[in-house]
Amino acid sequence: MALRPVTRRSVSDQVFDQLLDEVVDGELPAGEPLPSERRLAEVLGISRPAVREALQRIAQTGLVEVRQGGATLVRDFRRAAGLDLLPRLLVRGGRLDTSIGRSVIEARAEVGPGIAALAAERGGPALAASLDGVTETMAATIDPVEWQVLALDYWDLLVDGADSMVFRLMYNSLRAAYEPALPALAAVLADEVGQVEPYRLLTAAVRAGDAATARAAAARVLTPTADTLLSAFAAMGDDR
Amino acid sequence: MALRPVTRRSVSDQVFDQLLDEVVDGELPAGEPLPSERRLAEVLGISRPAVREALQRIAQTGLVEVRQGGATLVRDFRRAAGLDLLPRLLVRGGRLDTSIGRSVIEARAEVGPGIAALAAERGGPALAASLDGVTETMAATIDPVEWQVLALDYWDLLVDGADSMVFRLMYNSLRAAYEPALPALAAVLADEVGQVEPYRLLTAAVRAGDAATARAAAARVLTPTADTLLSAFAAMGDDR
DNA sequence: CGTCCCAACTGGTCTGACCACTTGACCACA
DNA sequence: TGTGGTCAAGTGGTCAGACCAGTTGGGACG
Repeated sequence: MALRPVTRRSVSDQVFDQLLDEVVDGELPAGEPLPSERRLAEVLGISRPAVREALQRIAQTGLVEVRQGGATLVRDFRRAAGLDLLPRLLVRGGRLDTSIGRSVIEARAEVGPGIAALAAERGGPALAASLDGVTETMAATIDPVEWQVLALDYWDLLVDGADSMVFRLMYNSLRAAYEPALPALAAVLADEVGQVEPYRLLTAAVRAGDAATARAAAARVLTPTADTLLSAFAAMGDDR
Repeated sequence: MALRPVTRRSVSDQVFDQLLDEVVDGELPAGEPLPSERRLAEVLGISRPAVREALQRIAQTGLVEVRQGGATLVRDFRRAAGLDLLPRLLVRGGRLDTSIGRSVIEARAEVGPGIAALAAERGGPALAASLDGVTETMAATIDPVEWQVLALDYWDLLVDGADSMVFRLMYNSLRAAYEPALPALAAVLADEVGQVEPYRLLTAAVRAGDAATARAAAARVLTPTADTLLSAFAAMGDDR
């Protein structure tokens, strides 16, 4: 029998999730005041410190604004939230939001080549050698999930090579959104497993320090996945 | 006389900032355990709930990992943190980190044209009309700071037009990093005030729905600023 | 030598109290 | 009429001390 690790979620975790969902779903409209901490504690049947911890975390993400003496106000997350919110938006209530998914793919297609270009300028042969290592492993992989993990590792190295903190943090945020859905996505992308040639071309461009070629090669690495996923999203959207 | 609003920072705010700085500065190396909550409370002379609120917020940003029963561990923020951390990294201890600043400029140059292209595809004449409004105001502006604010407003509209949640959140994060430094940057960029023509060309491309032209026009809007800032950063770096 | 168990940590939660601040209503005074 | 002062009620901020729940490591026991 397939046992899975039990997940014990703390009280404040659960409150955090509930509040976040309500804000994101618009059940708590922007500008609206939240119930007071005491009231929330009473309604939820928990203590005030637990409520406060959840609220502080919500405030940390920019979804609410708490002011001493006044009420805690809901903010418009579209304007106030940062990229860290992405994982929560991408999969909501166990379902993948295809319009968010589409924008992830678009952003990936836009940002990826730029990262590759910077990596080609700055990474040099040392980076290319590391990339070779991952590529070789990919060539020997037939499991779709493992393939996706290796692809992420490849990009991880590339991002390191780009030597840009902003792209590194962007990558972290995108990866955090991507990973929970990885098993599901891997199934859709099973046909790509074994297509190492685009990666090899990209690595070659990095080794040569040729930014323009790397940019084009990165686009060729990303395009098949993007096309597959976009059409899959479109099919899912039609279901409704 | 120029009065400014007094800033009262809560105890947990201060603890949050202290811990965050220590992690980012590497004084608390990744993998290292944090002192226990009780110990922190004792050392800092505050109560445990205050410490906990700060720790929960730190954990929310991915900088530490807290486990019941075990110690709270510091994580490598380069791998665990998301783009929301950027403002904290860009200006640290009141000083602007030029290497982070450089990567912000690079990312902007990379992402901006992509946003413009999407906006051209999806925004249409309605978006162009809004953009015109901002551009007209810019043409009548001579104050450098106000100019920068309007430039941000222009991009804000463009991001809306791109109709992409990922780019929206990226923009929010970048803007959050950008805005605190805006007055200082505005002084460096004073020469650009009044250069509305690139914006007009970009708006025209959006109105025409011409993605390729919009992409190029966006690059032309961004390049002068990027060059100016990068050389300013280089000069600052030389000071050391 | 391996196994088990327990004590001493850790974080998680609760209670109830008090402080600091904001808000709005009310009132006195110009 | 409006200006400022006062006050009570409600909000978030902080504290203390206690107990629950999970982890860890070492020592007793087989």
